[in-house]
Amino acid sequence: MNAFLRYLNSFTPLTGDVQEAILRITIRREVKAGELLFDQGNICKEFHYLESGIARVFYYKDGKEVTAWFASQGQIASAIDSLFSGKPSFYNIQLTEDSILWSLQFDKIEPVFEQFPVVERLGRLMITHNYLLLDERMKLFAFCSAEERYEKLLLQIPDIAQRTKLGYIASYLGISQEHLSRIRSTYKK
Amino acid sequence: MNAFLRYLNSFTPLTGDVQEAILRITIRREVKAGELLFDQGNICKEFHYLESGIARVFYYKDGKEVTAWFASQGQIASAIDSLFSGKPSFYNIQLTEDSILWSLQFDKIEPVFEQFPVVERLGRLMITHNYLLLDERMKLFAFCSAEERYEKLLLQIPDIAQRTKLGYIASYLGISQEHLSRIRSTYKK
DNA sequence: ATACGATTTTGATAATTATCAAAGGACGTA
DNA sequence: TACGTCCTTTGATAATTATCAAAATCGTAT
Repeated sequence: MNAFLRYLNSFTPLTGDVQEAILRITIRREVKAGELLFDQGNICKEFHYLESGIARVFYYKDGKEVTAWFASQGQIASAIDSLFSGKPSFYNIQLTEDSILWSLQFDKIEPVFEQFPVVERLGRLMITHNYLLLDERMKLFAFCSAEERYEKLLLQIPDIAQRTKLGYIASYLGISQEHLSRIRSTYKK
Repeated sequence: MNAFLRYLNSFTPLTGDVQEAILRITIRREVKAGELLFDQGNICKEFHYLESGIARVFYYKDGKEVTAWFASQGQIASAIDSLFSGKPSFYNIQLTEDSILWSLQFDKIEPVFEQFPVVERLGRLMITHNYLLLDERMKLFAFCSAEERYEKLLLQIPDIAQRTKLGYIASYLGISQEHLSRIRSTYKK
């Protein structure tokens, strides 16, 4: 069983015919570092599961790129706001490493929902999972200083600092690159 | 049809038997201002729909109360993090006005999911809706200054300043009460 | 109307963090 | 090895916002 199906099955057990129906609307892709997976202003119609690699989801604020979040192995690298709402997104998504992803064509999922009610359940559980991730991030901003947020990020992706630029991380944390640099210098004992 | 059923039907049409099944696990309540609906540390097992009134969802940070969000008429006033995860919440919920709410016993919903697949769909769409609300709030923090966030809040609940304390609003915006006070004084032309 | 308690505003100062500029480092290529 | 480019760190200053204290305002009961 491939990584994508293992991911789906971790939410709720799927029978063979359901898995086949899902794979029929899913494409496995190998993508090079630097590739833009999605551009703001478009409607996101693909559900991208990251088998390996790192994606940076970002938007523009006052002409500058601001990282909204990093998706790493085993996570979703889509403009979820648009995917779920059907409205244009203002996120951009770039793969900052060579990555392998499974792209489910979300605009073809409705018949699958209708044929297999268990897929409704799967959808519900997956969105719930992502809701909780977003809530975590919200709490992180509410509760934690930039230092603490940086430490939490390191727990999630320990080698993030080696895998992407400092400026990307700083904007994710909501602080300037210089400030992050200073935090790191005091912080390494 | 009551407000709660209208709310549910706005996501996906429900037949009479589904509505009955849902109402069987739902209680309508009138609650006085000031009442604590939920205490942190517990597992939230009720899905509260606010027919009228305002709820303040808050947590403690360094001994001080911080507002996570305000739920007003037509919204959900539950510790969603716990409701969806089954883990203890660290939110508290207080009704800051006399309110009417519909409390669905979420721990009794599983049989309803099994009997009526459309309820899985309903759940999926409702969570999706709440995901988008949370994403909006995230973007609000990322994009907007305290001033702009205050203005957006006023768009959502125009009379919020009359209906709850300034300190509650300030902590929601992530700024000190004094700072909000100063913003308001420059801002009223 | 008056007084009380709660809430909000104002003032002064301190802490935090951004910004701008320049200096270091790392790394690939000639 | 030397050079160029990109990225990170350091330094100095400015802007933003918090904090603490006191004054003003509001709401309500007397």
